[in-house]
Amino acid sequence: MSDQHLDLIERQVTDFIRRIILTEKQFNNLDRSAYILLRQLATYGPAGVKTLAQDLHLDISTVSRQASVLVDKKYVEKIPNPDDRRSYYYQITSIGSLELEENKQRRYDRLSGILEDWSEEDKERFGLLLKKYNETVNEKLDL
Amino acid sequence: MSDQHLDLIERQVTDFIRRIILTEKQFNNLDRSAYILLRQLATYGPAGVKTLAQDLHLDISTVSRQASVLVDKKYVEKIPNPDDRRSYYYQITSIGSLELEENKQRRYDRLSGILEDWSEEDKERFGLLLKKYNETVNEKLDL
DNA sequence: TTATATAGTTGTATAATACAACTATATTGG
DNA sequence: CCAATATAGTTGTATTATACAACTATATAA
Repeated sequence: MSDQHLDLIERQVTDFIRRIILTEKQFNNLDRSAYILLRQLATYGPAGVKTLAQDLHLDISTVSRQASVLVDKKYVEKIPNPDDRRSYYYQITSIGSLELEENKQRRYDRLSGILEDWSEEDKERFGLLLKKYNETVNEKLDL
Repeated sequence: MSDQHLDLIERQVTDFIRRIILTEKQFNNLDRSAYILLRQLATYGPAGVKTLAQDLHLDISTVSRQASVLVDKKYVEKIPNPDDRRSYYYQITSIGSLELEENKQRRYDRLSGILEDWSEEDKERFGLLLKKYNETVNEKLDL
């Protein structure tokens, strides 16, 4: 069982996460949670808090608060659902899209600087393995 | 510039981190910060809060609090430095080592379950690329 | 048409963090 | 050699991201 590769991954993952979370505050305008929520709305279109909470693996109350922050900043619009007056959907605004793109670009630039000496092959592999990991986790959990 | 691989990595990294942070609470006894601090002491030996803070990229006050939690739980011992009465060093106890090992094993087991269908080659690559990323970041920041 | 289920919000609590103010001890320069 | 400064650590306060529980308003079902 004592798998050498697991040991390496386990160790590197904690360092990886720690470092990214601590440094990204200095480089990005939008904080992590806002960025992820905005990206979700931009990628998959308008949705209500329940759906968003499910998709983002968060509590509804958490998303509710995060969404109202974005509303206050005019990054998203809160639109009542005409078919169900209990619910709403949040739609990204043009200001929100702009802000998202700026942040995305800043993240790319930073990543690009870090990976500048990597071969294209290693960059591709890294992205694919992260994707594979995420997909594997999703499969295992959605039983 | 618009590098397809960067795009993939950027996207996958946020998902990766989000998912790990949210799920690990359910599986581990020690929380993330305690685990990392304990692992640091186990790996590199006794140290004071200043050194620990530098090595872990945290504020001294943060480490000070985290260390006192570990002291309360008897996982580490706070030993005065005989050569400098301002300072201390924290040393992991046998209870602490045991707790660390149990947690490490639980993390391995979980990771092992997730990666059970991966080839040895992919596991190795993934660990090595994470390591390479971490090393690259360290080089770039320690100018 | 009442009982129950659902979408969302808000109150409260917790964890991890940083910064600033502070205490106690060491080191250094006139 | 002692006054000024630097250093190790702690504690007060604030922020951010999160969850759970209680609640409101609306919809659906028995």
